[in-house]
Amino acid sequence: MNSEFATSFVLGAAQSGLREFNERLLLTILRQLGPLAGTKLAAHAQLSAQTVSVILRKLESENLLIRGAPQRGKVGKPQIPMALNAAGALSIGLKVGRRSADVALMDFTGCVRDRRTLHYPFPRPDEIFDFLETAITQMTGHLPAPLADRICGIGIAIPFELWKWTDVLGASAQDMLAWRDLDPSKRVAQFSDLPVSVINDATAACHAENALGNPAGLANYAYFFMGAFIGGGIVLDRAVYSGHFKNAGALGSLQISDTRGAPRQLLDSASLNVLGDAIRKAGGDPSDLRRNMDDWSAHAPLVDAWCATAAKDIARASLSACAVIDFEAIVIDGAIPTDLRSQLVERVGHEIAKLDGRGLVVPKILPGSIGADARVIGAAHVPLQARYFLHSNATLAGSDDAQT
Amino acid sequence: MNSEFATSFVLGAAQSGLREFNERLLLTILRQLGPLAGTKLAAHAQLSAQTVSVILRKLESENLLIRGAPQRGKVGKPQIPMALNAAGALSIGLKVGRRSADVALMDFTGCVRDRRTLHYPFPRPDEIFDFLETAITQMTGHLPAPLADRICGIGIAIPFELWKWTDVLGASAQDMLAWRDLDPSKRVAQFSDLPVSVINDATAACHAENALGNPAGLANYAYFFMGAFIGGGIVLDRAVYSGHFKNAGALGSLQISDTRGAPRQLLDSASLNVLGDAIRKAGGDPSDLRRNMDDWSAHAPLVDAWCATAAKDIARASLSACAVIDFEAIVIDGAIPTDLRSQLVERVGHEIAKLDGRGLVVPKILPGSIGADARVIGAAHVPLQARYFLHSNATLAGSDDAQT
DNA sequence: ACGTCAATTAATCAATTTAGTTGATTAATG
DNA sequence: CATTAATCAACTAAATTGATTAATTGACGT
Repeated sequence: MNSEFATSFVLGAAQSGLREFNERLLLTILRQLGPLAGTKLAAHAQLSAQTVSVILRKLESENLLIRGAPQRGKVGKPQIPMALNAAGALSIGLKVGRRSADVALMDFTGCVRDRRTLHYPFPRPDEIFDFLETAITQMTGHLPAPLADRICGIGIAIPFELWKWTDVLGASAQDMLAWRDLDPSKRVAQFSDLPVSVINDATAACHAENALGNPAGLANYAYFFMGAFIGGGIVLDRAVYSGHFKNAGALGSLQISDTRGAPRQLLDSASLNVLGDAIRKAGGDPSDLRRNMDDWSAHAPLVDAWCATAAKDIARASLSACAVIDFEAIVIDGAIPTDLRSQLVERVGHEIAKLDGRGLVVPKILPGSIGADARVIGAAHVPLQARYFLHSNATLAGSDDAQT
Repeated sequence: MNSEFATSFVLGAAQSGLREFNERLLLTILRQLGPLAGTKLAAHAQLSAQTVSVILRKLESENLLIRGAPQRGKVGKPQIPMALNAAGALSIGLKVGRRSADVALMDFTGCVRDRRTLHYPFPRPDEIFDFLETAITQMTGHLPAPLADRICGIGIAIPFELWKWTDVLGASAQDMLAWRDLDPSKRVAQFSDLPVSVINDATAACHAENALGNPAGLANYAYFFMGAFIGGGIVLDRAVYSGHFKNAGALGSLQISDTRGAPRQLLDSASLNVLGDAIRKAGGDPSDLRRNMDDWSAHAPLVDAWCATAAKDIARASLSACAVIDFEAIVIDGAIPTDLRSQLVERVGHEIAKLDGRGLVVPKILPGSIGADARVIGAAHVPLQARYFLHSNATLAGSDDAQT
């Protein structure tokens, strides 16, 4: 009973927690708004200038922040903007896909410093974790010593229940069951002491969008990522919401209907996998899609037809999502060419306008800003987020937003 | 820019806010777990016994808590359980329905002390607010003076965009437009200085379930309330989530399909309104449903047929909801007889098991525990919640649940 | 059977620590 | 010299820890 509260209410708003909370708050504001002087930070955080000054000196001494050039030009003492120090911390991300795996090394500002890719016909745990091990060794080997000690964790993005999709992958059920019995954290512990975060692949992409993209500054949105299967993530109050079972934002499983009214899941009609099948059926090679991420015009008519039905179904799914949570916007990204992404966004916008929006606030439809690599990038960012930034932006008491 | 953060990040985790937060925390734990001694509270809240003691004495001096009888029987000094003091605070709730309005006076423990009902063919603002005014005067008139000063607000539960449903109500569009141009807070200010909270009616019912019901102790669930139109609410991390536009949980607008595959909203098939139409078409009187809330067996075959299709559609809608947020459970309540509610719950459970749950954690289906009056009760509870209890249960830094 | 005392647990007192705020001071600029 | 930023110094809010007091039960001795 006690521990039930320890994970739900959790709070003992103790004092040490207060300082850490405020440190994370300042780092989070800096990540979102860019370099900012103490005075401005104090205003945003609603803290006194003195408190901010003390925290800033501490974070600077920990090498998490660096001071920028004094801003001359205005009357008065020049501001000294403080910025996240790229070398303040590093992290590793691994994306496990159905045809390839990616590893990335990320710095504290969210830039990818180094990366490796492994291709395969279907994913096998040993091959992938050996690849991860050697990639980490190579990527961190030639780092200066102080940097190498600042790696704060490994984020792993992997499809939910990967072993259930044997038919699609053309792998044997036997091979895939290895994934079900695998605990990635334990497997990584065989060669690294770094803390491991395992996360759904589309949710990882959503993390990337939310922490490093989101140019519109949205606070609440649903995020679709178009991969071999379409998936998603949820952002509530500026934080990615992972859910009670860590399976929130399973948008590919939203119920839609086929033309005969039979129930169907979104991923059965709006996944890249479906486009691949169409190309194969027409005698083409679906692996073209992976090889050439810039231009799919070789398969133009099929891509176009797929885009039309996908847009229609994503629009219906989006409206359903907005009935559950009144999202400001729907953000769509994926492992697809940017012009196709634009086209998909536009078409979803048209389709959603045709639907019955009674009782709903119809959301804006916007493109993602990260692109095809969002999943690795998000995976790499998760350990940084967990260690240095705010998890949730729920308001504390004492604020003026009494729940009316 | 500043104010953007002031409502989203809000935090300046300042010190005075810290104390208020911990006070609300203890009150919230007491509401959920019942009377508890200081030591136990300290363990649940993860605060020191001394801190809890100080806060408890303060809340006691404010008459929000009363000490129970010392618990003898165990070795050691007997515990003194502290309980919410029913007379610590009062609040008023108003539910505006399509055929009737209810007003309730609630005490600090959530008990309804007094109530009034007004019936009408269709709702008119002046009639309803006059009714509210006289009801408040009557109900508070014979209260002892100290109690009368402890009323902390008025909660108003009202359907979303009521004025758009003229056809269903048989009211003129003219009459209903009065609702669009009305600001309930300003209207109430004409006769009362109490703070006013306006909230969607089904969301109000969800508040009641979450604060005063929820015997299973669920932390995350979607809530359906079966009224003239079916509506809903969302509970995340033990708090009702109202959403960016205060329209989260608009579950009646979830997309389903009719038998021909054409898109439809859940409220078009699973509302009481639909059952009423069927009864009228068969020559019966739909107002029987409102008059006799215990037994609808007079219309048995129609009720049964309606329940079957409603169950099927609610099941589909529930699964869609779980694709957005991985709810532990779906809770169903409504202005219907309890045996029909049980039957509906059971049928939804059967239907959802037949559906395609790939990629989802299929939720439990459970009945609500408040019943037909959940909307007024929730409306009355909202001001108490806003003033004395925790709004959100997001964890603070310093806890051990780092987001992995 | 009954009184006494030790063990136990709860609540509070007193002292300390953490971390915030306010107001004064210093620094750098147009 | 007015202005603005950053920091120093003093103060305050609110938590923590360790000691103390209070109210029991249960064991032991007479």
